[in-house]
Amino acid sequence: MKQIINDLIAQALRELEQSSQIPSELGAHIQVTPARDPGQGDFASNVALTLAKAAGMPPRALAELIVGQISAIDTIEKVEVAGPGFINFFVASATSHSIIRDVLEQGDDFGRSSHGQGGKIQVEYVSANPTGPLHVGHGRGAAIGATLANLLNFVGYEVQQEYYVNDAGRQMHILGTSVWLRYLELCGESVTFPSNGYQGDYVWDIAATLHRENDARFQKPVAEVMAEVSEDAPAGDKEKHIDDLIEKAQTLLGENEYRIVFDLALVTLVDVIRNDLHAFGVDFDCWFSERSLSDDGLIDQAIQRLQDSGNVYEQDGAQWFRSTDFGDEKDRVVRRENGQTTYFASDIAYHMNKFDRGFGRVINIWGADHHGYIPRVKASLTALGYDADNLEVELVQFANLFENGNKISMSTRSGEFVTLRQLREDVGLDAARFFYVMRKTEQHMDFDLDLAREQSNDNPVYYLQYAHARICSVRRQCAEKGISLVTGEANLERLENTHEQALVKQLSIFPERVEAAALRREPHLVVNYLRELANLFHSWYNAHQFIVDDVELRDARMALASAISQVLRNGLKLMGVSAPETM
RNA sequence: GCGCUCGUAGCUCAGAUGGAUAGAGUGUUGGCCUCCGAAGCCAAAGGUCGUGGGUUCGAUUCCCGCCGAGCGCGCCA
Repeated sequence: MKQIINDLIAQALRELEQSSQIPSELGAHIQVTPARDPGQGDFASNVALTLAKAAGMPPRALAELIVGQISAIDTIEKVEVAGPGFINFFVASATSHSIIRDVLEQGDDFGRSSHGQGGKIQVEYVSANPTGPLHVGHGRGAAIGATLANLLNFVGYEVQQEYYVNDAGRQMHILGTSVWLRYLELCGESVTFPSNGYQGDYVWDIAATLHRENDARFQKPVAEVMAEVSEDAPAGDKEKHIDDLIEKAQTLLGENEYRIVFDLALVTLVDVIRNDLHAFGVDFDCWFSERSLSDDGLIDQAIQRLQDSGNVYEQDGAQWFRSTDFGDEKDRVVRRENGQTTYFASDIAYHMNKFDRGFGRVINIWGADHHGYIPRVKASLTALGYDADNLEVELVQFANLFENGNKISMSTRSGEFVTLRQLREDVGLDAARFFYVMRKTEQHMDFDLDLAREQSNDNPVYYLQYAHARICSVRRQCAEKGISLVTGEANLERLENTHEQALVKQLSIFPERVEAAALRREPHLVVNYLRELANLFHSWYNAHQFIVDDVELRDARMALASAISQVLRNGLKLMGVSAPETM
């Protein structure tokens, strides 16, 4: 419809130009938007305002001229000039009502489009270090990533969802060593746990498994473990202390034995995370191991490629990538003085590999604290000869967590956090998923645990679900009363009150709103849309009866109601929220 | 200090590419169930869109300064 109106205006402008009533070559960018108010018709265009200056005449006069030139078609009932020079289009009701039949016929596929034309797109999200269970801080990225993936799939992309497992690096060694130390305690050794170790109860659990399955196999006397280890905080340096302990674990246990402890911790936690996410309605297609990058030689390969293109130099014994040549604020080390590659080097290899796997577009969903990291990753892609614009990074702001009016801080290290699992068990899957996606991703957000816990009408997700349940309920009523509905052939012309017209219009814009949400990477647009739809429905419901004696009217209204419930279902499904038939 | 993301109703937030009278929810105050589910509806009140300039027919939106908030500026990951 939008396109038809667009064409009508373009045609009118062409004719005006040909008859020299307006200057030619105005290069009009025609804009047609859904009208905001029923009094302003269904669609509006501001062409007259944008062209007024170039055409050298008042906006209203130009608008009148355009309207006079627009050819009459039967899908448009009326065209008029309003305000400072807007052109408002009124769509014939028969045309707009046909959307109801479209919804009912297309069912779960209503709103789908082929916009993406099957292009391969990857969404990488969550990717939290497997050093502990996911906490509520990770939930927002999980919910947004999953919804975005659903949306992209819905508009015709082939989407792959990926979790980057940081299974190499210092944090994981700290975890492995933490587990080992707890294990030593279970063996009867008396260990002073490092202040910088992972203190959560799950570390005990993993240590217990290790002990149960291996008895004293990994046991070493504490005196030996602590020998020559530098002092812990507060008197000493806690970072140095933990690093010494890691080294001790590796030398005392030997490469192979240490690896067994390390891998048990890793595998257990990745499993925990996978299960938590699954219960949260989030399932990844690929769990990509950071360690596999070095195992497969991809890191060396990436550095070599940068070297070959002359973008690497040596200084202070380290190898630096000259990222400043590609817009970064300073050059970055890729290989340390001690010969080890940096995390950044892994990330270069990882992103190189993403594009080598054939994704035309790659979306990373990162916490906002990583924003400073973007320029260097893009710089590396450019240096390697990829188009860095095909990497999109969506930054998700942190959710501030409040409980009893106080902000709670979370730390995986100290073991003080509310897990994602706890949140879901507290507030339910639907409310949790909905809450996270409700707000624009780059918006800072306050997450009030008490409010989210309240299973009351305060929680906006129920508003949508209630609308759906109500419609299901009316259908049940019909069935109980032995009323058979013929919604498919209903005479939709009977839908004439303002509530019904507004609802029809709202239904018709679902496809474009979903597409906008997907293309703009803004899942919250779906929430806003559904809220508007539910609001219109509830108002209609309160103002009119559906089950009336007039069969024709009843069928028409039930057809509309069914279409509404279908769209609610489709929208909620995109967000991973259920559409219950009863509540 | 430099950079990124922000600042809209008492509170939590929408307002893409500049457009008509800046909108929801929540909270407050009043109404609405002999009738399909009141987890709902209707109405009222509530705003110098942080602030000061600029760009133009028109700025919450674009540009600059200032104030305020969060985050980032490692041979950590």
